[in-house]
Amino acid sequence: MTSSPKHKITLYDIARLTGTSKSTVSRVLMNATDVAEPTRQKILDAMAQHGYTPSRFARGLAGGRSGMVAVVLPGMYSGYYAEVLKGIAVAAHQRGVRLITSIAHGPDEYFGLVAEYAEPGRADGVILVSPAAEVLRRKAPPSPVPFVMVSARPVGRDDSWGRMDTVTVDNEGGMAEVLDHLREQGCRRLVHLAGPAGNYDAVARRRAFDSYCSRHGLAGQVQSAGDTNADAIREVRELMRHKSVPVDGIVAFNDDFAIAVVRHLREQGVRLPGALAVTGCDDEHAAGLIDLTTLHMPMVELGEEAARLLLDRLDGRRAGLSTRHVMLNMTLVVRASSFFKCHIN
Amino acid sequence: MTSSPKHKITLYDIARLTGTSKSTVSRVLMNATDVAEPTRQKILDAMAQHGYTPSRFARGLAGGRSGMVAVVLPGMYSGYYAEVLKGIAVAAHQRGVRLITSIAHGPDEYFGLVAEYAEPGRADGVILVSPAAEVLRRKAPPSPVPFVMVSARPVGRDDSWGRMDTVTVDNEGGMAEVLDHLREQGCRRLVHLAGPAGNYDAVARRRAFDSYCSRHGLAGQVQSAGDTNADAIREVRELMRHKSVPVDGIVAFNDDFAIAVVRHLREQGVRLPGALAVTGCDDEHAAGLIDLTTLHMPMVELGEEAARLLLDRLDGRRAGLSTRHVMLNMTLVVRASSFFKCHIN
DNA sequence: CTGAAAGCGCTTACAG
DNA sequence: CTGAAAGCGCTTACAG
Repeated sequence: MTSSPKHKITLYDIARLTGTSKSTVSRVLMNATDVAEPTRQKILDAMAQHGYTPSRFARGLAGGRSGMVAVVLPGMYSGYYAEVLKGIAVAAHQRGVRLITSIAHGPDEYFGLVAEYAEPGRADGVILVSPAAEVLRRKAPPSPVPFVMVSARPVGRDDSWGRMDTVTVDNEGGMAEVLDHLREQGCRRLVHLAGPAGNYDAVARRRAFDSYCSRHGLAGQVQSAGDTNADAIREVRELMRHKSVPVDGIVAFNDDFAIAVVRHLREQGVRLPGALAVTGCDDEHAAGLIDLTTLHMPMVELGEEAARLLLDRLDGRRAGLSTRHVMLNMTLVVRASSFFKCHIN
Repeated sequence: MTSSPKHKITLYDIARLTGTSKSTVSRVLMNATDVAEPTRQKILDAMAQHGYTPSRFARGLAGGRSGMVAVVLPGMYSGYYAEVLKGIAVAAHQRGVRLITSIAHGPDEYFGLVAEYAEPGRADGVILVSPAAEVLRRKAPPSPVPFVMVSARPVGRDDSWGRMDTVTVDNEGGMAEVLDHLREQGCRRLVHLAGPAGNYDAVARRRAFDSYCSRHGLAGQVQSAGDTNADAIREVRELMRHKSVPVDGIVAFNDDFAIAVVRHLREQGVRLPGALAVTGCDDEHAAGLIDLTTLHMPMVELGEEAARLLLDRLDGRRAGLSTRHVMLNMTLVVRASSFFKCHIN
């Protein structure tokens, strides 16, 4: 039964209440092993009884762990970031860790936030979600706290960001699944509607598309779609207009692009599905609604895994261990949009 | 030009560097007025030059403002919460305030988080997003920090939660817009697929539906849809099966329900749009994709407004001011789904 | 208008 | 195994 104290109850109160000292109470808080079992129990009981929760600020200031992890996001559009954040939040919460969440507007602000949290005494660790290439081009601020990167990986080898754990998705394998599927459907003239050049996944998928096509002797063309759906539509319009030999498959960087393309083509009177195949990536809610064939992106798992990597390191379970790079699979979800009339099976 | 200091540069360093004292530096940090202008400038310059950012932990501990605001969310599904959070983040960031974001799983955890942040020294203020009725039924923990509530309002008058600022949406007006529209379409036998009983907006919309129908002599029936889309579909199935006189309009609590209904009816061979009208609420991305008539919910604005209310209070601009209740309008977005064949215009 | 001192609630060597 | 003391980086009366 938690009594509701008028005034904040502190570590010192617990010490007084149990006839011990601040040092000892702090030790059981820190899970130190060198505390006599009866003493520990007495203190634990008192803490529970009075609903004591240590001040994260004080712990942070004193040099211990604040129990706070910073998360930097490059925006909050397209469900994707919300889901990743959710994964991080779930995993962190399970371990009693709170999140300092920042949404950056543009690479400069993103980098500024990274620099802020890199300083000692701001957070126990930092999770960087989808940092743009512009961010990773700059020199990483030296930092005493561990960083984990989600959906991105520094390019260079001896790069300043190189020591971070990363969690990414197998873009190569995912793209291969998509293209295998389209080939089975009979598609031969493919276009990849590529995502923003600063986006890690976009670059990886583009490269994967190219290499797959040349490996399999496919006529694969890459079209940069720009940053917005409107850009994507414009590109597709150009594409369809100037083609002598018709394109029979469009592989979009993500679901948003794919959906924009499908809607546009239908408005133009193109029969879909059937006239050509369209695929997306992410498997957002909307993808199911319009029967879009897409690669399922494990968004929540990306977040969970990132939090796990960071917290394991913080807990000392992996203190001195080498850098980890976790890669998650994407799985193909076949729906109607990838149906192609020239199906030869 | 920001030099990159090896070791964290502190307030004391700035004092030494400028030949002043910690007190004075602190004063300019706190925007105190009683600092000589030349002194202030000198200190400001030094801070800028060395890229000094005060420790939020230390400030919080010392009794000043930590520059951190806690946000409690009841989950992270359906874009809605992500958008509200985005609004909060944008407004907070503009004022240099960081967010401690927590996602609660269930009312108990939600309440636990509220209690945690209600204690002194955890955050400068707290924003409660959509607290469920189960949460508001309990006694609010007394707290020295200001709270703001989004998308909910305590029921009782002298209620323990009653002193909080709130930001809500005009459910009454929104529902009236929807129903006016449906009546114009010729709909007469309406069903409201109501949301969870613990949800403030759901309860408000249900009440608004009832009162509108009785006010206009409409045959309006309320059907509790449960918490999930599957529940909603089940209810609709029951509804359609046992109706002697056919329903000609379904007013869903939100877009998710509405979309589930539309899909289900189409699978059952019901001609939509045309056979009956369906409307949603929220105006999520998906609503546009399936041409759903819906009420546009100003999600980002809800968040922005909440942050503004809280920060204004913190800045002392509205220190002793009375509690504020801000209500935002929802606007009707007419699309194809509300088309009804018996259109009599 | 400015500085010296105490204190916020913790952790961390240092003794014992 | 335990306690006294110093210190983390700030703010806030209190003097001057």
